[in-house]
Amino acid sequence: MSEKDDFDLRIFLPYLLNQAAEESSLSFQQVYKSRYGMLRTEWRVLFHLGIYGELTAKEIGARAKMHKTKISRAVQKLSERRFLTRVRDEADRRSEKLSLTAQGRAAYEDLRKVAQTHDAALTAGFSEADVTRLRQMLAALAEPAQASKG
Amino acid sequence: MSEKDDFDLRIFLPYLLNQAAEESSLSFQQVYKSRYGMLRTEWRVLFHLGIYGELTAKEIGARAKMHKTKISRAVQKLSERRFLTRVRDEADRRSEKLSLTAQGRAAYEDLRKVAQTHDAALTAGFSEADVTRLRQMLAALAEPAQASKG
DNA sequence: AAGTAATAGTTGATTTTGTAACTAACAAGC
DNA sequence: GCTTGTTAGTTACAAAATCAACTATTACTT
Repeated sequence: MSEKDDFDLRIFLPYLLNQAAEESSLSFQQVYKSRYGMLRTEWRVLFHLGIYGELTAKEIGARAKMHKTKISRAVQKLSERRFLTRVRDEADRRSEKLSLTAQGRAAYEDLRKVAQTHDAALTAGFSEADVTRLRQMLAALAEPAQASKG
Repeated sequence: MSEKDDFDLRIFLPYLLNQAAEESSLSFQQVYKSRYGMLRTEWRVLFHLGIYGELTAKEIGARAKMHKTKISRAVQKLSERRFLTRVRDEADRRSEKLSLTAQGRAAYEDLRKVAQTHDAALTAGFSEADVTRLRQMLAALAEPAQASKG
């Protein structure tokens, strides 16, 4: 019953990825949580607007692969806290053009720096080539029907 | 306001890891959910017992880095569904020794095969060397104070 | 051995997420 | 131009995760 199996959980990619994702997110999470009271969905929306400028909720959803209800709630909170503004899109009055306020941009710039520093710390132990390859592989794995992208 | 930044979200490791983890977990999730009505926490406990044999909740928590309340509830459900048995540990009567029933083992064996197949599909597009290195790096990133493990 | 602290695990309250139904606006077919 | 179907986003309800308090037992201290 308890003899060793030929399968090791620590080698199963989805499991490994989850463990690595959780652990690597911890320190950054503490910053955006304590400093701005944000949730994961919220900093993601903030970053998308910070990086790409004005976007609709739908566009953010497509880029971030986040469900629309998550985005809706994140936008609501960020709006309440004056991190972004919502302007009805006159070309399609169902949607709103979202963009950061000065305050939102300041928060983004701050968190971006933290993210960059954190990313550097995370990859510090690996060679540059390894890190590049790692990011490529992760990007491929993040794609929906990734069958043979290497 | 919308000109390109020098920071690309798709390069930020915690973000990338989360995206890859979510996407790569999807197909496996559908199996353990539809086939056994399990949650992520539940298959993890099942796998730990399947691989390592008899364990206490605490031991599972240490290995899987799962919070004790999650484990407590997962164990409860798996027990109700007759996938595992709980026997008070007479050496330390606060804890219980958990082990799989025949039914639990059958479910584990089944899911293990699915996991292996899925893992093979996920890595099919990469070279063997790349996959080995990927797992090493992920394991390092999953470690708490990973500063220079490469 | 009595008292205090620590530990394994459970339970309940709160927060967050996920699912499904809904509203408002647009698009297409006839 | 009216009906039917789609789409953007919100809301309500259910499921799940998180956090704090709790019970039972063990370990330490004197």
